[in-house]
Amino acid sequence: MEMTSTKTLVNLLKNSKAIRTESQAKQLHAQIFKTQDPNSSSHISKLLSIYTNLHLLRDSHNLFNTLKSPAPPFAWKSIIRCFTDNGLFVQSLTSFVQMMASGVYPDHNVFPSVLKSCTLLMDLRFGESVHGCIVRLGVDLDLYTNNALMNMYAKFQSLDRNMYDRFHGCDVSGGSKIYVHEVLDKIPKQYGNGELSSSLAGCNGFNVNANDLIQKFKNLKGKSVQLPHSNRGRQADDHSYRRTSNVRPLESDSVWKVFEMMPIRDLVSWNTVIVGLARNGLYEEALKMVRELGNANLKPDSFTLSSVLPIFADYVNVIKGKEIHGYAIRHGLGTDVYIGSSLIDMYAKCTRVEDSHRVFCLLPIRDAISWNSIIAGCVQNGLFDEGLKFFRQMLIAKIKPRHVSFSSILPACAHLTTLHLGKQLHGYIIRNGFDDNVFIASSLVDMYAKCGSIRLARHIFDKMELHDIVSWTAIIMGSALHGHAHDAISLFEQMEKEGLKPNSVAFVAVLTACSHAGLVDKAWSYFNNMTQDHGIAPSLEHYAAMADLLGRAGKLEEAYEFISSMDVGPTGSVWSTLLFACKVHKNVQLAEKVADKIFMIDPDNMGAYVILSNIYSADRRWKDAARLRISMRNKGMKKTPACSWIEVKSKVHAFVAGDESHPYYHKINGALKDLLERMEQEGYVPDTKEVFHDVEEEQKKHLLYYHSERLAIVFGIISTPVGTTIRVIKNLRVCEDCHTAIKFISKIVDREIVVRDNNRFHHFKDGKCSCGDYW
DNA sequence: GTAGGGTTAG
Repeated sequence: MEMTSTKTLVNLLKNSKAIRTESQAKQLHAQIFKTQDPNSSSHISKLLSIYTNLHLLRDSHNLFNTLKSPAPPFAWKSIIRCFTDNGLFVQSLTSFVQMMASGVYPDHNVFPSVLKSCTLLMDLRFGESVHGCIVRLGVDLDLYTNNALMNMYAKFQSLDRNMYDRFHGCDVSGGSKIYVHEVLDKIPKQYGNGELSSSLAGCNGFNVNANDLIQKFKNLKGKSVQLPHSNRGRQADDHSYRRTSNVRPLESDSVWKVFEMMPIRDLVSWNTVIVGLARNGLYEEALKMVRELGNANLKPDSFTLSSVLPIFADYVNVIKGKEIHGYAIRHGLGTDVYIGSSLIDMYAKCTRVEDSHRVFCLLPIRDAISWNSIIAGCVQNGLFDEGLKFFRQMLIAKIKPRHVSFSSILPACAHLTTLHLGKQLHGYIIRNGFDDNVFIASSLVDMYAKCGSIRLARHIFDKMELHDIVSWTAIIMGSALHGHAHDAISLFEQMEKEGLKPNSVAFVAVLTACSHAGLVDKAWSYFNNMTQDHGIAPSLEHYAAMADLLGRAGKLEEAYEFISSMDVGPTGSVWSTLLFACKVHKNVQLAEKVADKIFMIDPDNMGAYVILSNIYSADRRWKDAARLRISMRNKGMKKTPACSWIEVKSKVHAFVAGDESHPYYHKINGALKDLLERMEQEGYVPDTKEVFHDVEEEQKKHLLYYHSERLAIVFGIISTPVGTTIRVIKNLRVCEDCHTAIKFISKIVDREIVVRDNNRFHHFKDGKCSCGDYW
């Protein structure tokens, strides 16, 4: 900027929009300093508004501090807005109080910012005081102020979860954390305890309890306060939610009261009400408002549509969702980022991931949320590899993952049992300070448990400051999967003692625990407690867990009666658990009866054919077994081959029975033979009763020795350092002989061997298995 | 002054 005349300078100051960059603003600042009175309040105020418009927080703050007391009203309003815009809500409110204390009345320019700060700090008391102030000062006709008020009341309706997350790491702002202790240190001394309220005593029309505010700062001291997040998607029947839920009908009324009193309403007003309704599950009311928009001569915009789409995601109504999609396209909003991520999410929740994918590909701009929507969409639909692929692509596209990305992607690691990837993600989570987020911590607990490390899962669980129903359920289920039934039960009891009401999923977890330990009576008492005391209708999962438990415990007839009396029609898979129990307990007669039930409900249930045929074989009824296998072949069904895999040096090695294709096959074979010799010396006798082929005894043994899990384990032994834990995953259940063999192996090579079959974990150590041979 | 994405379940 060249040497500028006083007149030009003043004009520039007046027309602050002309200053577009930081360097222009700084040059102007310098010129004023050189040529004008550097202490002129009016110049500084105008310059301040230029700085705040450019979102220059530090410069604005410094400039504000150069103002002589009392600061002019205009300067106060600029700095308050600046604090709010930069996420410094406590500072914003502090300045607001200070402004009032210095005798400056707030007006319609400052209330929207102040209300926004109250909203994001979740301070209803303060917000209500501000509302009182608005009414008394007659600002209650202002459109912007009223919109901000409605927004505040709408957000306070879904207070519970937000309050929780406020202290437990939730960040939707992309990292704008406020460290309150930093703020507190900056509050001028004269506004210390007590003095503030007396200095406020003279303020007309404003009634805030300043001591409350000071106390609040003290309570928050040292804590990192983060922005609240949406409460959407919570299931109405989620009992834990109801327990802590603090939905305030009064706030809902307040939204309406404000809306009805408004002399003029614009699209923002309508959108605010619509979002408020949708966020609180009042879907029909929200949609009614959308339909009424037309009567007010308004048209839905991207805000409206992206708020309405989640409704159809929750309703799983893809037809309605598509109508909105069509509307968006017709009105030129088809590629809006916000609508885009809502569409991706809506299609995914309606199990139409291909459509999500299409929307994603057509988006010209993709932000962290669009990426996360497609990642979560894949994972929720069981496309774990796809989800991981998108996650990697996101990193390549230089989009920094956010906290939500991790709670979306970790379940994929959990389902794929890829411990090394899970650990890498955990490292990233710690480095970025996301590890105090409840969602992420719960996902980590689940991931570690499912990847075989119940110890790490428990460690993370114990380190969590506060547990919600999901984290409890994750650790209970994890303990159950690892056969630690008593841990699972005591955790469940501890959870109840802490006042958390178990929901339907938590009962699935505790029943699973009972099932793995054969605790029949305990399970019945939980089942009855659930239906009678908690009023939770048993779902298929509960029935399946009970049926499994009874069957395993040998109470076959009881299981049969139980399944037959189910409220929900039993599925093939529920009957299958009993069929498997019939195999274990060698009840051929009941097995046939159960198999008939399965074939009636689910004629293509391959598992049932296989089990029944094995039951026949074990009973030496080779012809019946053959008959079933032929009918399977005629139906075009193929038995799933048993497969085991192991991660070595971040690489997955998969084996099928008798597999000779692995590059180290000869080494594996040699080691296997050596091992077998030592096992036999220790007393291992192969048990061929589970070899369901009508072949010679020697050949049966040979078939056993090359079961996939043994190949994987031996490969693990020869390719990892002495003492390393071996973790093997198998797609089917471990056979009895392998179970015995692995016990011997664990003792001989002195290693912990963790095997996850399709049902649970087995930890083999010192010749014993954690399942106590009950599985 | 208004908007989109997340964790547990055979």
